[in-house]
Amino acid sequence: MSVRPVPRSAVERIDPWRLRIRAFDPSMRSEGRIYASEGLWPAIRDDGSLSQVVDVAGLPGIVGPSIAMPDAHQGYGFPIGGVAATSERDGVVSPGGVGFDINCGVRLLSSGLSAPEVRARLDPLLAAVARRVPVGFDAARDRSVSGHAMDDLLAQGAAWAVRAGWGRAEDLDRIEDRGTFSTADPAMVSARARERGRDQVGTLGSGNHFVEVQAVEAVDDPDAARAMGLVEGGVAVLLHTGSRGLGHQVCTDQLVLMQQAMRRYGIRVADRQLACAPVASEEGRAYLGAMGAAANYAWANRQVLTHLIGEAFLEVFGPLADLSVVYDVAHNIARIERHRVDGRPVPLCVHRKGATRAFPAGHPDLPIGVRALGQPVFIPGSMGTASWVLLGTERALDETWGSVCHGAGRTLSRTAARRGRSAADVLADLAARGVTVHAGSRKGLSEEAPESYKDVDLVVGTVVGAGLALPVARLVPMGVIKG
DNA sequence: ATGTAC
Repeated sequence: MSVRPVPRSAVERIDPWRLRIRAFDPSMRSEGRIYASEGLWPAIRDDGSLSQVVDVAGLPGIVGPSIAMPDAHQGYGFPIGGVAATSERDGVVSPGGVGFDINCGVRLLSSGLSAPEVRARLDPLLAAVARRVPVGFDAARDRSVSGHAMDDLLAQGAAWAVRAGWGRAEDLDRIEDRGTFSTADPAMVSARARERGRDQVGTLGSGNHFVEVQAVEAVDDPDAARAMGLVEGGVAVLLHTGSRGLGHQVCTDQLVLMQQAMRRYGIRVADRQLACAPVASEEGRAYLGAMGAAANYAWANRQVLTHLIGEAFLEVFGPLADLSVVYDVAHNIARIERHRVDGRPVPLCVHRKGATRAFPAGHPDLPIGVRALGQPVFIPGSMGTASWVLLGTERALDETWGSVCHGAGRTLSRTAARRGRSAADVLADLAARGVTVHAGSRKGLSEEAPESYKDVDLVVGTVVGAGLALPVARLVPMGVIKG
């Protein structure tokens, strides 16, 4: 783990939203850049993520700065809330730049219902969702996927789910990469990973994963909101989950292979958690193939969950409910993308770890359902607090390879959070704020207490202030299902 | 994040 001290003199504030870490050490191949307002800076300055930004700046073939978003906190090798691009030709790819929960991401659904209508039947609705969606350690044995079906799922992602009867074909027009990571290679996914994934398709998991029923509290951009099916006083559903045990096992498997590759290629990095291999090497391609297959698992998972949530709404509200996919973003992923470097388009391996792609309107990589609008970005707050809908900008494309933050960001570790608050206490607080919680475990409630996170409004204020995203709407929770 | 530890 990184313990490198970062001298105060190496850090300078550029403007109210940006700081720069100059290359103060010969190991740094580029600068660091941190997006943080005055108020958010101390949490990053005093956290292990600061030295991780410096470590990542030393990765072979890094192009542009090592970036930390305002929700940054310490992760495995890379900070969570980190963005780094490497040259496809002579740079490396690092599993630590994606994280263990490959294609952890969020999907927003519009409902066509109003907040008073939903509030009147919130308990039966949450019960109907909870009956269909396994949480925590619960599996989905009735949906067991193995053998050739698993190969298809790993190759096709959300498209597999639609073909299997989960949701609508038009949903695919509103998912990053249309829900299919095109260079996925199921052959790179181990038997153990497949076994772990077999009974977890259409399950939520635990930790910060959730299904949240939200009211649209305020709209900043009515036209963009309307194009997303969001109106003030309306109801949306935010779904946050990833690739479950399968993605975790893929990351574990690939880290072992990367450690061997490092020795073979003679690559040296500041921290063994930054294990990596050349993007263009056999090992680099194997990682991206396995990671892509796990990404597809996550997209299939969110697609199946969408269908299950839709069934619950239908049971409670009948044909009044019209659940539609607004968009689905991956916030833990690495991908080869073409970006302008010194005026020329160059293929880069963009690592986004706890960071959301935020491409502007008209970008050719956006699926047709949102291309004219620009990429919707969803920033969940902590449990019981607000979430934001944003749009990507040209400035983000220029400065951060088209990326912004992914959430509020932890300020307390899970263990510290557990010491801080009892589950009953957290539950009572949320009830007092008018938020109903169905929780799978007491431990999860303590870990996810809002005090363990930064203020999401300040985090969003920084990326909006910096011009990386445009605000569209602020959503507040009514009911939440936690793992 | 994770059959929360090979």
